[in-house]
Parts: sequence; structure tokens; C-alpha cells
Amino acid sequence: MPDRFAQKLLTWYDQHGRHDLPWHHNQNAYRVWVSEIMLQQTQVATVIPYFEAFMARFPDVQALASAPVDDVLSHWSGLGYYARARNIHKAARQVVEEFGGEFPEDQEQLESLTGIGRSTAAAIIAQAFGKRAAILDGNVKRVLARYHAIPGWPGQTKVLKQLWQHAEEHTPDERVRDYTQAIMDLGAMVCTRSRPDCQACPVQPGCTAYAAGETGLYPGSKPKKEKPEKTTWMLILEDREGRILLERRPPSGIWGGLWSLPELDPAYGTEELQEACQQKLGLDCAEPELIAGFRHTFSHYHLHIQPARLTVTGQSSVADSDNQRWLHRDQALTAGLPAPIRTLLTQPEQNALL
DNA sequence: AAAACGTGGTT
DNA sequence: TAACCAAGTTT
Repeated sequence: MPDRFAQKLLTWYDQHGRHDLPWHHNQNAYRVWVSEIMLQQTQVATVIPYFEAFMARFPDVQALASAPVDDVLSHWSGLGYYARARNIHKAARQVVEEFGGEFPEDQEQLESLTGIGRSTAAAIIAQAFGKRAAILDGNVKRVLARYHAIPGWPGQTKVLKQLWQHAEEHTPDERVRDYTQAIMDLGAMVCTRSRPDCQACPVQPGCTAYAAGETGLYPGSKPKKEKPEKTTWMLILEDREGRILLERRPPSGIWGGLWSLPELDPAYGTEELQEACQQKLGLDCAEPELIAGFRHTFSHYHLHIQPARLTVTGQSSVADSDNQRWLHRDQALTAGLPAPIRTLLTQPEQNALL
């Protein structure tokens, strides 16, 4: 029995879907891949300018593979989830070395590439190769959770398994490319998180949640947890030439691999800052000047950032290396900084804690 | 299995 | 103001 779900969706898509997003033009596996990675947990409007700039700088997988990772990171600066940038660079090299520069069309081989999971692999297969594969992103989860009234939070394995099951069932053999885009568009434009426009929905007649008047119950919400509060010193170390010291952050953890300001343990008191700079960095500094601290909220904790400005008085004993660089402000801003650090350096007053 | 991983928009 | 969360994957 043919699945009417897909047919109705496709008819709706022809009239109302989004047909000209940047990655729909000159569509190939590389462009689909880059867009899919950028779009992970990131809204379309946010991605568009990043996608355009990224494509201009890295037009194909060879260009990306042969670029320095710092170039990739700087193009990712402000997008968040920087593991994606490290992974996309690594995966580009995998494609060149293990697959001769051509993306494999096989789901399992695609998933062997760093940063490509089940849904992203399926998106590439469907969008770039036009072959049947089921995706399950946030939009599809919402549509299917409502259509089939699946209780529970999709983060639970049991719920996720059911959703994948339905995603597979609904995916048609024909027009997979359009279907994949259609179901995401439906979730983004009609079956929205709040106030879904059920009157405009092509699959409303079969929707279990709508029939019960309970679209608001699906998908189940994530259990909430307390966000821990953390604190750190952020040092704006300025030498006699007006340059600022940047440090590369560790490859894992928050802002992994990005350039940022040197941090110091919050256990140090204000009066111990000078000494700590001498001990940990070998830098002689004048009295620290505290500037407006602020709280930055991540998805899983709050971070109190307390910036301190210190002028380096002696000869700088820190030479440029792979992990430390002295840069003038303008250069520093092009280095690929985390968004809050960029704000701190450009408009420190904006963060002021009241 | 659950936590980690960012930022900006929406409510 | 702050919770909630978006074209998820990795550990």
C-alpha cells in the first residue's frame, strides 16, 4: 500500500516549500554535507552567511582538506559547536585520503566520516544522490511525534527508536530528495514547536495529536536540570606595542581549539593576579585593572567571566608559538574567537553586570 | 545512557 | 529575565 503521507507532503511542498536556499543551488555532496553540518542544532537564518563565506573560501573538498585548521576554525567563529569545525576538516581529509576525493554513496561509509551520524549521512544520500534514505532531525521528530502521538522525550532511546521506525516507513522510493526537504519544511513552517498551523497542514487528517487536540504534548520535553555556576578570570594582557596575548584552547572541552584569552583559576584573588602572571606566564605586569564582569550562559552551565586588564611592563618572555600569539586587536578579531570573547574585546561595556 | 558541546532566536 | 531549543554527533 502506497504511503499517502509522502504523497500529500510532496504536493504541499511543490506549492509551499522552500526551494532556493543557498545549498539548493549547484547541489553536490560537498555542499549538502557542509550545509548539513552547519545546520546541526543551528537555525537556517544563522547558517546562510556562514555557508556563503565558507563556500567562497573552501569551494570543494580538496580546498578544505588542504587548508590549515585555523582557517576552518576562523570561518566557524560565532557559529558554535566548534567540534563540528574540527571534524569537518578531519573528514575532508578522510574523503581525500580514503575515498579518492569523492564522497561515498553508502550510508555506512558516510557514517565512518567524523561528524557524520545517521541523519546527516541520510541527508547526503537523499539530497545529493537522490537515493532513498530516512532522515530524522528536529523537524521530523516533531512532525512524527505528533502525527503518531508518540509520548516521551526524543532523547530517550526508546522514543528515538520509534521515531526512526516511522521515519523509515514514510520515506518514499520516488522523489526522496524533495520528500526530505518537504518534511523538514513542514516542521519548520507549519508543524512548528509552538502554535502549529494545523489548518495549513497537508497531513492533518491523519494526525493523531491533532485529532486529540493535543499537539502541544508532543514531542515530550527534555527533563530540566540545574545549571552549575562556574567562574574564571580572563586576562587581557597587553604589551608595550598594544598587542594582546591569545592562547589556543585545548582541543576538547568548551571552545575547543579556538583562540581565546588566557584564563586563570578563580581561586586567585585580585591582588594575586600579578604574581600569577609572573609564575604561570613569566610576564611582569603592572597592577591589574578589573573591568565589567559578566555571566555567560552555555547550554549546560553558567560561567562568570571576570576580565582583568594587565599591562606587561617587562620584556615579553612569551614568544609566538602554536599555542600562544601576540596580536593587535584587529588581528585578534580575525583569529577565530568565541563569540563572548569577541564581544568582550570589541564592546566591553556591553557585558556590564548590574 | 547520559552528558557535553555554542550561539542566537523565541516565548 | 530566563527558560527553552534549533537541519545532531561524540564520548
